[in-house]
Amino acid sequence: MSTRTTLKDVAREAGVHISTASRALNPSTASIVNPETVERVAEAARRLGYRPHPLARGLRTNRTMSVGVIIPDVENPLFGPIIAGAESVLVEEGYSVLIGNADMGPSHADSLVEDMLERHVDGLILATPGRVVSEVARQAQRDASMVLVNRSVDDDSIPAIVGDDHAGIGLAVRHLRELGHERIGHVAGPSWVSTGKDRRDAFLDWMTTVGLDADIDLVEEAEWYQVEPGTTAALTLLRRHPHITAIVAANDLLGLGCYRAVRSLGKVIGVDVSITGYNDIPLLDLMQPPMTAVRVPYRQMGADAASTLLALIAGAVVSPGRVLLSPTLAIRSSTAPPAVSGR
Amino acid sequence: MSTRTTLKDVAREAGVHISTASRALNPSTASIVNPETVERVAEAARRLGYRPHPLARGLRTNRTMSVGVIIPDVENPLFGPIIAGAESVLVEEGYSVLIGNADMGPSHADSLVEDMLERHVDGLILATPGRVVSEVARQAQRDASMVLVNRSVDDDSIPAIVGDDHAGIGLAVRHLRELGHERIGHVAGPSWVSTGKDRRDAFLDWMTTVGLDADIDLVEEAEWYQVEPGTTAALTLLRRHPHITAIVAANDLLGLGCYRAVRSLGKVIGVDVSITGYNDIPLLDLMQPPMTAVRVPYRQMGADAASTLLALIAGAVVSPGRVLLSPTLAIRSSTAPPAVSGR
DNA sequence: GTACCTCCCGCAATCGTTTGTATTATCGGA
DNA sequence: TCCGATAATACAAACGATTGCGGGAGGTAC
Repeated sequence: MSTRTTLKDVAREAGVHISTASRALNPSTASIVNPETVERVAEAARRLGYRPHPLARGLRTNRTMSVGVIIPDVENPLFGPIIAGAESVLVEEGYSVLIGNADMGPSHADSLVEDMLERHVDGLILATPGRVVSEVARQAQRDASMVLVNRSVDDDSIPAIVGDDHAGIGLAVRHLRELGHERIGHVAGPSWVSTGKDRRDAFLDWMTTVGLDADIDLVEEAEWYQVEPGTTAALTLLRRHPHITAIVAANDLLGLGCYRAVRSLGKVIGVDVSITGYNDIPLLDLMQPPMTAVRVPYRQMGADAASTLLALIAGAVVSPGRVLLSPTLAIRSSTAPPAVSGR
Repeated sequence: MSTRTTLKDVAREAGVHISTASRALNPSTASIVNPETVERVAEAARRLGYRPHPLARGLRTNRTMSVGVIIPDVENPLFGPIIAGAESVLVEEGYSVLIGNADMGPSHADSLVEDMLERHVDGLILATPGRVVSEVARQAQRDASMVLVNRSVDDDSIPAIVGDDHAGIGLAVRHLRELGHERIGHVAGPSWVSTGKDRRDAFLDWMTTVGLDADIDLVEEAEWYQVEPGTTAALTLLRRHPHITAIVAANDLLGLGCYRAVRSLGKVIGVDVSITGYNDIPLLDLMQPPMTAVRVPYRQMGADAASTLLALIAGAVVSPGRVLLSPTLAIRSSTAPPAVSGR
């Protein structure tokens, strides 16, 4: 009783050979066995509560029904929804999710990839940052399917599910433009991260589109996607261009950094300077003032990544390149028409 | 080249039988094989880049070198650190971490437990809420080691690593008392969750300890650990006791709910009403005003849970019951001496 | 009546390890 | 010289599934 019921038990119970039982239980081979035998085996399996042993199966079939998800930092609220989204579609198909967080730097990410390959995951979802993937990751494509999420590689050689940064920045810039802003700055993310580069390019692009001059001087790059670097960047930006009335931040935390910078200059947010964030992490609506932010459908991003991964695993030919998910804009009170100049 | 190097290859390379190779590579059996043979095998293994196949090994040994972590909600910022802490010690020992999030309710948690058992995880870390564990979870103890984190069961029958809620609430109550508050209320979490009950009991206990009357009327239970229920609870509490000058919230989100309630009554936080949170989630210091909160060492909680789990797996007899981790208090500006009455 | 085909099913090998047992070689002691 | 103990290694059976192959039963066509 303490030992699990095995295929042999089912076979004995149904009065057939173990191989017949195997075929009967496997949907793709059930057709070559007598329908009523199938029924008898299925019934026996049900009665005995049979569960195939995943290790034994994996050993034979080289498929483990598990996929690895590698993220840069579990503690970043961004990745919760991504994981949840991916997991929801993967468990649906019977896959298990191995999570690895590479919070100790890119080399750690590589060793995680190797660990996972060693465990024979069927697929890999990479959410680690960077605009290029390491050699080991590239090699990994040989042994397992792979898709990127929330990042892409410069040459688009690996399928990637990303938010439409161009559209997202567009939402922010147009929103500010419609409010009447004309001097808009951008606190950018690190340029070695794909989102950092893309959003910055998009910002300059949209500035000209809405009829403002796309001065590279209006962009200041933060060292990292955190509050503190955001403050620093915003301060140098505001010192260089004191007449700026709005800032598009490449990230919510950078936006919060801008909050601090603006306050430290004695100005008031949403009046003297409007600020937009990006991602719309939780609690943003509880800030003072609540922050207007571009909302990215991260959960769906995870789900889509999982779906295309499953397609890849199933052998479908998925064209590499990016799938863009449309963002929306959550308008709150950190943005408002510019204060009347000269007042 | 495309096929991985197997033990057979190593054996051939070293000129020994496969079983000898196996023993040579396994530290616990290496003693029964000639030392220089061990060296030769090890050398061959190194040269060929041999990695044992985890599935094959698991099939034979019934150990998968993987543990499952089940959390109620990946998107809750609480669990990031717990996972990170657990993972950091587990990967160190060569274990992989399977994550399951039970965001679809307790029955889903059960099915996750079953999934993981089916995959033969060596251990299980449960962070799901509730003061009792389901029958399936209890059964699971037979097949795998198990420890609870951030929760406990009423009868303490399963080892649990939890924050010291009594001490934590004590920090908050004493802090407020020292500031001069005498009418302190408590917005409690759901009583069916262990932290909800524990913190509420602790609150009443500490009130008498610091010489205030522990009126059950000063406690209002929120339906769930979220902002909205917090607002509702705080409002009914403040309506019942308008003279309250401080609120101890059982959770940061409930605390933020209190923020809203207090504001909607036209009072100002940190002046008319002081508020303390619990957990100290990120961004709390960026709120207006920054919230004073009890900080729980979640990362260490995860790490400790993993350590005791490893001990259990190794066959150590771990006394069930709770291990308490000491919280600290992050004092910010949501707490201050009560406004002078009558002013 | 034989040949042939189809349909089911059983046999056995296989995936890569671990591990109980058998075998061989070596050596000390009587 | 021979025996028993000991050490080192080889053999083979597992673990629990999947799967190519072969074979028996039954039917049809000639």
